[in-house]
Amino acid sequence: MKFLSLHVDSIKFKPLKKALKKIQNLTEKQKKGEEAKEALAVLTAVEKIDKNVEEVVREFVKNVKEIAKQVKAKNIVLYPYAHLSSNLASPELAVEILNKAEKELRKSFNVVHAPFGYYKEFEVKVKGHPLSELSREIVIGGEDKEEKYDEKQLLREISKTKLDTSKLKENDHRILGQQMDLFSFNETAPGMVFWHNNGLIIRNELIDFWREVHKNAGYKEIATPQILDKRLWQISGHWEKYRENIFLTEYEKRQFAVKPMNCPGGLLVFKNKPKSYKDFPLRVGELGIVHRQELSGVLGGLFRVIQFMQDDAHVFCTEKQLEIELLRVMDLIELFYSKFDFKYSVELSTRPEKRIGSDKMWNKAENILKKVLERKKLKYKINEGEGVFYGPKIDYHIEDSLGRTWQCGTIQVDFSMPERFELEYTDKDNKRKRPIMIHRAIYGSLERFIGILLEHYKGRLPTWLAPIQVRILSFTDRNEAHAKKIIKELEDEIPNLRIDSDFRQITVPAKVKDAEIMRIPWIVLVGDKEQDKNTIAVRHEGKVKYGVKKDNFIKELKELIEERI
RNA sequence: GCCUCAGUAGUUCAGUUGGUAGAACACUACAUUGGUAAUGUAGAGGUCCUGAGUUCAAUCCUCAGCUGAGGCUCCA
Repeated sequence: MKFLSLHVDSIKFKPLKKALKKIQNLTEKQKKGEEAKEALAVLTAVEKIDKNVEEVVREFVKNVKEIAKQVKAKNIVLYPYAHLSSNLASPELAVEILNKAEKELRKSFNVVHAPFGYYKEFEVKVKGHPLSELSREIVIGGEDKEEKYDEKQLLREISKTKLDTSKLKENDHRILGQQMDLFSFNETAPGMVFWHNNGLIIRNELIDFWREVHKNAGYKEIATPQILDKRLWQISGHWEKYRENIFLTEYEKRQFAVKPMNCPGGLLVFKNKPKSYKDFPLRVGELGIVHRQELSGVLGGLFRVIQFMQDDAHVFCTEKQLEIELLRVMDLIELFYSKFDFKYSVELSTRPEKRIGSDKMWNKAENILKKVLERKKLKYKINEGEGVFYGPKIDYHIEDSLGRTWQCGTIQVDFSMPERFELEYTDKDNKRKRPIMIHRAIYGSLERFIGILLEHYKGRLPTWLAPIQVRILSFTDRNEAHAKKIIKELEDEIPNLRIDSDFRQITVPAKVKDAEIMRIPWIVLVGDKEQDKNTIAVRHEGKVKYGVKKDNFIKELKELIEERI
């Protein structure tokens, strides 16, 4: 529940029109409107989370009494004011809470209760003293009395997510994800991915590749906690500018935020030890899982989720090093995107309304980003006002199967976080100086990137990324033993090869069909002819080659798997 | 969150002008030993998303909610 209390000389209101259908009609007296003088006007908004009616009423009454006592008010005006919240409770709940609070407050005050569910005009004259205007929020945690489900009912409600495929293309990643058994979603965790074994293999391969490239590019890697004390987010400015996206939790009466970004954790690692100019540029990566509360209507497959893994990294450097470091990050992004033949567009997002830091800082940061874009000779679009609250950014956008573009890579210049966290290093002249920070991500989110990847390749991933790289089919039961021998040989020759088999007693075309739906890049058939000649039949990208020598196949496969590096 | 649409078997879908449901594929069993996107027969599978209301009766009608899809807005 949120409320705003105003200590007023007078308040006057009049209901004009019903705002809600199912609301009681007014009495003649109420229709005329009312006026109160020397009162504490309490503008209220009951929210969805206020399900624990008694607790909410008790807290609210306690707060109002406390304020009234401080300002010595004897009259109270309860004034429903929905605009305080974007997450309102049902009218029934709101009316219940307000009526109960009114009853309670009547014991010690004169109470005027403005009608609920009407558009009202009102006039106030507020006293100017320090306590005359206060806003408060009441959050009741703990058990939810209404949510007393028996287990059977709960089980009934948990259905898995049914996809409406009417508008989707054949190569939509959500359809591919089902066919290739990569991931799923469930109502119990909207916007959060259940990774199946096959999907996790892709994610892990991308992570391995990322680690290798970053190690070579001079990056360190860290991991920071999932939940951190609310006060940290107040320092970083997230509490002020990003609060509606943050999940909250608590531990022994302390409020914690589930991290929506990795940077504050990274800053704490930086501060853990004194830094010298010799440590710079300091490049620190973190494959961090973040949670963000997003408007439910924007969620969609892997492209927009609530929980995701960012391939985050922060580069701490001096002002002199900034330009070259930005260029190096851009090189790295190009390396990754060309690896997957991605076409991308680049956009520059400038200062938003909700921001921290001075205009001087923003000018500096925006100018340097423009400069590197021009040095790289990249064509770019400018998005005015779309930067992050702590700095401007360069975004890399990639297209999906429906022609929509999604932001993946991002580079952000930040002068403000180092300031807020008082980051320092000792320079050559033995003076303490403030570093500059670059935030950057290349995949952006592993989830989104995998979605794009699947659509880009229509499920036919390069061999090194494919969850199942080779499937061996037997022609008849006669060939099963020989096929098993071949599997063993391949596994011995190629370590970590992802190979499986299909020895079912069904026709070859049926087995081929199943393997093709799984988008397995290499389908190998072993029949009587192959067994006699000690060869194999290989199907790749829909084309079949008969009489292939095993050694040649192994050689080709090895090369494709090594493509990763 | 807002607007529009959707939710029936593991999957893709049909169906009931209100009388608790069907196919194909997948699964299991049996037969079959096959040459590169679907071998045959049989069996098993469902609180028709959840809750409330209307009704003698609701999967179907009404209302509320949950989830998904497209768009808006917001973002990686």
